[in-house]
Amino acid sequence: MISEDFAFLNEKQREAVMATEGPLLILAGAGSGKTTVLINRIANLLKYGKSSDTELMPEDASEEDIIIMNKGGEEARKCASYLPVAPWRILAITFTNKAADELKNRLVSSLGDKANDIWACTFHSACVRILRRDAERLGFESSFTIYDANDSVSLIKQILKQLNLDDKTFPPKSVLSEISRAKDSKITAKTYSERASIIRDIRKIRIGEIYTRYSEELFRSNAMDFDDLLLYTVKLFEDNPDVLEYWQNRFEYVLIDEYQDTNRLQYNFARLISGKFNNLCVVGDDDQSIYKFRGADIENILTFEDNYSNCRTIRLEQNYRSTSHILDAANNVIRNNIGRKGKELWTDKEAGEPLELYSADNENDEARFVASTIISDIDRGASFKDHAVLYRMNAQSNALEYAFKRNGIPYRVFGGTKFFERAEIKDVISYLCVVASPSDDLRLQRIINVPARGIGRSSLDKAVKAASDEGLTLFEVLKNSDKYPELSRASYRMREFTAMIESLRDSVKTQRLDEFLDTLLEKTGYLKMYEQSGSPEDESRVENIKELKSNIINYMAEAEEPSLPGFLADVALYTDLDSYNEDNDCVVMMTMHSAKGLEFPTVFIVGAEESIFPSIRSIGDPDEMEEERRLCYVAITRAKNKLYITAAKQRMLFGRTTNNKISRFVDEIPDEHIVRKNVTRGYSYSDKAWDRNYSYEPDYSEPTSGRPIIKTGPVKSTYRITPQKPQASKPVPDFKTGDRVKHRAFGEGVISKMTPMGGDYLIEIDFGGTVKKLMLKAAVNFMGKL
DNA sequence: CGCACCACAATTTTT
DNA sequence: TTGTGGTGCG
Repeated sequence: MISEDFAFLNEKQREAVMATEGPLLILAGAGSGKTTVLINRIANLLKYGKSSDTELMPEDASEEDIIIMNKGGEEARKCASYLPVAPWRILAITFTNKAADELKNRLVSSLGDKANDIWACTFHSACVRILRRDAERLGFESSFTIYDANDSVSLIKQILKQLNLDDKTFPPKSVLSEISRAKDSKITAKTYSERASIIRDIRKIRIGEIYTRYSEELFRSNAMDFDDLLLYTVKLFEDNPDVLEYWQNRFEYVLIDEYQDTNRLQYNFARLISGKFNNLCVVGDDDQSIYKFRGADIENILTFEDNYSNCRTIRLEQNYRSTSHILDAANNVIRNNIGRKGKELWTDKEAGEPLELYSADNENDEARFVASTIISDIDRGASFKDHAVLYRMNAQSNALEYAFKRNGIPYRVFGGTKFFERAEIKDVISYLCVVASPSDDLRLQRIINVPARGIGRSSLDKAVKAASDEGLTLFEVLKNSDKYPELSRASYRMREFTAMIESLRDSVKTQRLDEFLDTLLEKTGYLKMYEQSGSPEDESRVENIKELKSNIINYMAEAEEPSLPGFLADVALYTDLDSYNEDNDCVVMMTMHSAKGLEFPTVFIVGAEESIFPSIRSIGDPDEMEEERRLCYVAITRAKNKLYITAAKQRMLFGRTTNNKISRFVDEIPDEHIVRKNVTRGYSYSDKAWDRNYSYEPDYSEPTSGRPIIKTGPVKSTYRITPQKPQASKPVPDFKTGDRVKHRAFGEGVISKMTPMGGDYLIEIDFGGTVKKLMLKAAVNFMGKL
C-alpha cells in the first residue's frame, strides 16, 4: 500500500497527499502541517504517479503486468504504479521567495537532486519565466525590466507633472491602486477610459489618462510592474493558444499555496495553466486571509468548490504548534466571523498556560512589561529569539525599541525600510539597470545626478520632454544632447555621462559580475561619495553596498548562467523577509501581517486596543472587521507556548494622547483561557519604582542561576537604523558610582561609571567581569540597590 | 544647482 | 511624534 509510505502523517494529511487527481481544496488551519503535506504530495507524485488516486489500470501495462496485478501482493503494487511524474511536470506556487526557497530546499533534501527540476516558485517568478520565453508576442523584448512599487510611484508622479495634475487630488499611491484594481479585473487603460467617459466621472477620466500614459511609458521603457507580470502572462495565454497549450501540456500537476491570498489574475493564471489536466491543488486557510487591501480576494477560496464542481475538499484541523489554551482562544475569536468555511483547530498537546492580558498605563509601561517579561524568561533559560512582539502598525515599534535598547535586549525589527528599498541600494541597482537596459528612462533619471554631475532637474526635464516629443529614449537624447539647443548648457556633462555608461556596457561584457560591480562603483564615483564623509549613516550605506555585492556573489553561485539582466530580475522579485535569519538570538519585532507563517514559543500581541487593533479604519465596516479578526487569529496562532496580550490605558500616537478601550477581540476570549492582570499601578521614577512597578509579579526577586550569557551592546540591525532619541526630561533616579545593584537579568553588580547623557545617565555596571552599558532611567525598572 | 527649512500626513504590503 | 517631500533661498 502506498499509504504505508505516509504512515507518519495523520489521516487527513495522508488523504491530501494521496488525492492527486482532479481539483482539490485543502483547508489547512494554522500549524496543521501544511508544508509537510505539500512536500509529501509531491513525493507521492514523483514516486507513484497517480497510483494512489486511481483504480484504472495503467495504459501501458503489458498483459504480463495484468496477470501479476490480478494476483495481488507487493509485486502487483509495483506493477500497478503508474509511471512516476517527471519532476519538471510539477508546478508549485507560493507567494514569497522565502516560502518557495524553503519548499525547494525541503524537496531537494527529501527527494534528492531530481527535485531541482520542479518549478517551485512565486506567481511572479513563474510569470517572469513564462514571459521571458514569449515576451515578443506582446511586443516586449524578452529582456524586459521589472518596476517595483517605488518605481511605479515615481513614474506616476512624473506623469502627473506632465499632465499638469495635482498630486493632492490624485495621490500617486491611490491612483496606482486604482490602476492595479483595474488590471486585476483585466480592464485595459482604453476600456477604463471609455467606461469613465460613459459615466462622466471626471476623476476616473483623469485616472484613465494617467493609466494610459502609465502603460505607454512602461511599454516604451520595455518594463513591467508587478501586476503586469501576471496580467501579461494571462493575456499571453489568452491570445496565443499555442503558448497556453505548451504550458498546459508541460504542467500536469499544479499546486498553489496560500490560496486565500490570491487575487483574480492569479486565479485566472491558475485556472488557465492547469486547464488541460485539471490537477489543481490549492492549499489555504480562509481564516488567514489578511491581504484584502492588496487585492487578495477571499472569494477565491470560498468559492473554489463552486468553480470546480468535481472538487474534493479536505480539512486539516489538527494543530501541531500551540497549546490548547492558545488554540481555544483563537477558535473563540474567529468563531465570530460569518464569511468563513468553518474550521475548529484542535490539538492533543497539553493545555499549557492560559494567555495573559496586561493592561498597561501607557505605551512605555507596555514596553517595559514586555521587556521585563522577556528578561525573566531569559532568567529561566529561554533565548531572545524565542520571543516575538507583534503589533498592528509599524509606528508602534518605537516605544518597544526604546525599552529593548536601553536594557540591552537584542532585537530585530522587520518591515520599515527594507534592504532593497534603501536609497543606496536602489541607486546601485538603478545604475545596473541603466547599464543593462538602454531604455530604462526612469532609473536613468534617478542616478544621472548621483553623485552630483551638474545635471539638474531643469536640464533633465528638458531632455525628458525632448525624448517624449521625438519618441526616443532619454539616453539617446542625452547622448546627442549637442544637437538640442535647449540642452546646450548641460550638454557636455550629459555626453560625459553617456560615455561613461557606454564604457560600462563594454566592461560588463568582459568582466565577472562582482568585478563589474566594483568597476561601476568606482567609475561612477558612487562609492566615493559615501566613503569620504565618515558619518555613521554613510558608513552603514557602504556596508549595505557590500551586502549587495555578497548578494551578487550568491547569485553567481546559484544561477545556471549568471548575467546582469538575470541578476536584476532576481533582485526585483526579492524582498527583505526572504532574508529573515533565525540564527541570530534576537527578539523579533514585526507587524501581525508580516508574522504570518512564522511561529514563536512566546508571543506578545501589543496594542490590543479599540481603534488600534481593530484599526480605527475598520470600525463600522463589517467586512473590514472580519479581516481584522482574521488578523487577530493569525497573530494568536503564531504562539506555541505562551501568549501575552497587552493594551495601554493611555497611548501617545502621532503626537496625540488617546484613551482606548481594550480590544473587542480580547473580550471574545473566554475567561478560562486568559488571565486578566488589570493591576492599576502607580507610575513613578523614584528609586523604588522598580518595587512598585513590578510587584504584580511576585516571583521576580528569586535569583536564578544558570542564566545564559547575554551579548552586550545592541545588535546590529541591517534592517533599520534606529536613531538615538533624546531622553525626556524626567527626574534622574538616585544612583551613583560604586553602588551595588541587582539587575533582574544580569544579577548583582557594581556601578563602575556614570556618564551624563541627554538628561539621563549612561551607566556601566560590572556584573562580575561582564560590563553592561545601560541607560539609567530605563534600567532602574529592572534593578534595585542592594 | 544644492541645501535648509517647514508643512503635512501617518494602517497593514508576500511581489 | 516622526519622517518625508516640496519650496524657496543662497
